[in-house]
Amino acid sequence: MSHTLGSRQAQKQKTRQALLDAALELLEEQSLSSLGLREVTRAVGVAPTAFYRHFDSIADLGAALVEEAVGSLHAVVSELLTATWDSDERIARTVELIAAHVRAHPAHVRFIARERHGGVQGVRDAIAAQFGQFGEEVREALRRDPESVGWSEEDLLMLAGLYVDHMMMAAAAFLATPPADFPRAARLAERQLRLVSLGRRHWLDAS
Amino acid sequence: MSHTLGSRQAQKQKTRQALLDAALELLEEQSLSSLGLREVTRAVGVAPTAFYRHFDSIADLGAALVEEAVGSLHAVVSELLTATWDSDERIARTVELIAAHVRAHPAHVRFIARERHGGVQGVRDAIAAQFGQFGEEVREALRRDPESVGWSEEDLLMLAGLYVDHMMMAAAAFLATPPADFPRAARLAERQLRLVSLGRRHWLDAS
DNA sequence: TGTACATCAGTGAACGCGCGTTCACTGATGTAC
DNA sequence: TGTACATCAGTGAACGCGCGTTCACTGATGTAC
Repeated sequence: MSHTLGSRQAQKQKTRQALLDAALELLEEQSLSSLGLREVTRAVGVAPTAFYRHFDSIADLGAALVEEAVGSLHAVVSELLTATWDSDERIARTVELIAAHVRAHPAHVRFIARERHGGVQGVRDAIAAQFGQFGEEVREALRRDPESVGWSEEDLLMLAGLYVDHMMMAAAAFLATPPADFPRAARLAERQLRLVSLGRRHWLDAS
Repeated sequence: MSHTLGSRQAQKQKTRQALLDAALELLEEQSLSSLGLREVTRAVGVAPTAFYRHFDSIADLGAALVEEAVGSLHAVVSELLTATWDSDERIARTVELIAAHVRAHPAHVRFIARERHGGVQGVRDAIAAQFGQFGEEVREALRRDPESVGWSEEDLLMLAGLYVDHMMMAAAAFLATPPADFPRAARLAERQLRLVSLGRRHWLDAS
């Protein structure tokens, strides 16, 4: 018990995380633009003024939440990119991973889905930037795929965007689906993904 | 100036519409769950209490906004269904109509995009129900298309959902795009739609 | 057409309440010697 | 190791403010005769 980074800093981090967690939970039934500072501190059990030791404002906390929620989503994207595209088993695996992520972090998914088009400009922008990043990562992965020979950079990004958007839509669909109906929702998402992959396979024939 | 439906009722309608219009405008920079009753009445220039002559609550007003915004979107869907699918000119026309709708009614599009996953349960449900309706209408239209011979009802609905979701995504993309960049956004949406149509054309080969 | 009464959209005062933010503070943790 | 001082995460009182909702009201519009 000596050099573990200072117990003061550690405690501060803990409080900060508690604020983020409480906010995320409160956001399950409201939007960031209506979330109150006192509401968050009350849920954590600290004085309202303690909030200012960690964030400038609710919008600032929102930015931190974007980082956290997008981060957990990024892990999924990365895993998808190591072994995805095309074959039906791979598509099934993709949808499975998305469903698992929604089960594991529903609040993260809800936050992103809600605030992507939500009422706080800065948060919208931050999410859009991260999604743009996702798109470029997916393009990178697509580019390395043998099936992508002959594709222009622009078209690769177009397809990447389609995949990213579809991933988010599938995640949002799972979110609104009772767990018992996950198989049906998965079946639907798989078919849509399969149709997109078919379009991909015939893209160059049609150009 | 006699039988025009009573000037009292007409005036009431006018105030009601003014409340809806003001709310929609205020919602351009916030979410429904943070919209205040006094804020809306202040924008219209009536006493806060007048609000209750028209709506039970902000959520109730939200439900009315869903009807209005989805209604204007429905007009676009209907027009698309009279002459859509497949050929590149038709796809271009589709994207053009979406862009025109975003230009004409940005607040409607923003409201739907924002509240579709927003913080007010009842409003989310109402939008989901209307989108389900859109999906079925699109399936009806697809079913009548010669290219759909051999498609199962389930797959037709799957494809319809893909089209509806893509329409909404394209609309949201236009919303976040400065008018000067509309051509670029349109080009992207067209290509994505074309890729989906290609997948559609080869769907049965792959089953 | 004129009069007496009913309806009801919109008013304005009042209420209790929770909000975000300020400020000077406390007391445990960290640091210098 | 022990002592004296600095830092700073979290406190708690206080503030002014705008909120949603209630209530009894006003006066123009509508209706009955």
